[in-house]
Amino acid sequence: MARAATTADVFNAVAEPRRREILDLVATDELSVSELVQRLGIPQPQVSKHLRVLREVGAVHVRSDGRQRLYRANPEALRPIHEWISGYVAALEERFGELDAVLSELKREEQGDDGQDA
Amino acid sequence: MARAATTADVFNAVAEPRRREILDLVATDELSVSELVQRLGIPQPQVSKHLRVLREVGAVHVRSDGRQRLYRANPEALRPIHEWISGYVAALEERFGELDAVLSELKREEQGDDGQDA
DNA sequence: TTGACATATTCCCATATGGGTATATATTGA
DNA sequence: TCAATATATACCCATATGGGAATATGTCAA
Repeated sequence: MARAATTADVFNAVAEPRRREILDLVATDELSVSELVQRLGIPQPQVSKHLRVLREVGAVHVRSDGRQRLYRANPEALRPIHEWISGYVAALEERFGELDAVLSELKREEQGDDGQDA
Repeated sequence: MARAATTADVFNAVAEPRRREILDLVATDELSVSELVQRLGIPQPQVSKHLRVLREVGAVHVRSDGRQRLYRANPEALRPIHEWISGYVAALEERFGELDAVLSELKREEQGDDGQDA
């Protein structure tokens, strides 16, 4: 067997820097392919191919508008990455001890304690 | 050009599920290659090859102990992933609004307010 | 030195890649 | 209908892959 397909899962899909760049671009704005071509400065077929991969793993949604295709990011598809990396966040965040404490407190409050907001 | 090398960066290195599994195993315990072979149930050369990739991107550290090589994860190498995905965390966390507020407050306190610990 | 154990490396192969270029498939307007 | 625009797909190619099997390297013990 060779390497897993880029469409095998989100991890493989976003291993390609250009695809992360594309995702970041359509994270805030809904963009057409030609707008992406302009901003990325790479040939249109390449953009379309990257978008296809992102589509196949559900990382982007498409909408047709006339002859344009408008793309936007679907952050939900990134959840597996978020979940995996979150196991290492404690080691990466400087003040993780305090953060943990705060999150626990939030949870406690949510479960029925009273809460005085700021 | 073909796909970027697995050793090109952490994103490519951990795109392989087995390598994430290995990382998770050596995240808590320092393990030898043969221990990894046992737990993963795959041939030793494959484990060594995966470890090599992880080493080359700095995701694991090695230590020699006699004829054994003891591996442990180096979470610091995962920071680029953490940083990239953190741009999408707001959309992924359910209670992101409150979390944001709390983090802001933490920052405020850190900058000079008093703090009563629990 | 020799043998056993632990790990790394090498070789072979099928496979999917990303880039380049050309072309197919809409969709719009005249 | 026909030309122009927007996007997707098809082809070709060099390349690195992960798996399998064999072997090299290193370290200990006798």
